[in-house]
Amino acid sequence: MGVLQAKQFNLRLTLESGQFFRYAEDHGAYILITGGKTVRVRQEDNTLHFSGASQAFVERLLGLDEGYARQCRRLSKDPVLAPLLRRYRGLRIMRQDLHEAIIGFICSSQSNIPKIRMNLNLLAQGCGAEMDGYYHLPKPGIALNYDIVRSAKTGYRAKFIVAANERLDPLLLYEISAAQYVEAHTLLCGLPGVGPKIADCVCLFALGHGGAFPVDVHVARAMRVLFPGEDLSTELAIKHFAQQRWGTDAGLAQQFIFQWARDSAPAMRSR
DNA sequence: ATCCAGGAATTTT
DNA sequence: AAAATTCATGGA
Repeated sequence: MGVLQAKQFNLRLTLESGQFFRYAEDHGAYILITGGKTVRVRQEDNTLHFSGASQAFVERLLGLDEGYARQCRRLSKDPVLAPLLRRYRGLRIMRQDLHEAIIGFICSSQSNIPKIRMNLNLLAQGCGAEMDGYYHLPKPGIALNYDIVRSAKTGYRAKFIVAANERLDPLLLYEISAAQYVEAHTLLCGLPGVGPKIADCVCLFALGHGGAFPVDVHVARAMRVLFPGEDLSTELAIKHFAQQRWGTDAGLAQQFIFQWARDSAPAMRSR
C-alpha cells in the first residue's frame, strides 16, 4: 500500500488514451498488469493510492516525473495547442515495459483499442503466466507458440509477433533501450511487423523519447485540420513538421492531438 | 452485407 | 521510387 501526491495528473485519461493496453477496471480503481507486477491504483483528486509495487515503479510507469508542467507551459504557447492542453490537462506519457510495448503495438496495426486489449488478454492467458488472478504477458526469452498466438485472434500479425519475439533477447532489448532516439527507431524498424509508426509508439511510450511523433490515420487527419496550408501530404512530412515545431515535446503534443482527434472523430469523418 | 480499424509487407506500376 | 494490394478479425 502507498499514497502519493500527483498534481496535473488524470489517471483515467492517461490509461485510456490508447498508449497502454494492460489494465482492468475494478470498482473505480485500475489494475495494471505489467512488468511482472499486478498494481492496483486509484485516484482521488490529487492523491494516488497504490499497492502491488513500489512508489518508484508506479511513478515511472505513469510518467509522474517533474517536467510535465514545463512541457505543458511550452506547448501552451502554441495557439493551436493551447485549447487542447486546457481540455485534456493531466494526460501524461507513460513509460512502459519495452518488450510488452513492442508486442502490444505490433497487435495495434490496422486494429482498435478494445480488440488489441482482447488480443493481449488472450495471448497472456494462452501463455499461462498467472499471478494474483491476472495473466501476464510472457517475459523476454520465452518462446511463443504460433498456434497460441494465432488463437489469440491476432490474425496476420501472429507470425510477426512470434518472429519479433524470437529476436528480442535481453541483449537486443538492452541495445534498443540504451540507444538514442533515431538509432532506437532504426533498430525497432528492423523487427518483423514493426514499421515507422509502431517504432515511434514504442520510442514514445516505452523509451521516453519525447521527440517521437507517431502518425496514425487519426493524427494525420487532425494535423491537416489544425494546420491547413502546411505541406502535410505524407506521414513523414507530418512527423517532420511536428518535430520542427515542438522539438522534444512533440510526443506529448501528439498525445493531446490524438485525444482531440478521437473526441471529434465524427466531425472529421468526411476529411 | 459492407466497411473500417492507431499499418506493414509484398507486389505491381 | 511510388502506388496499389494483401493480410485476419471484430464491431458498427
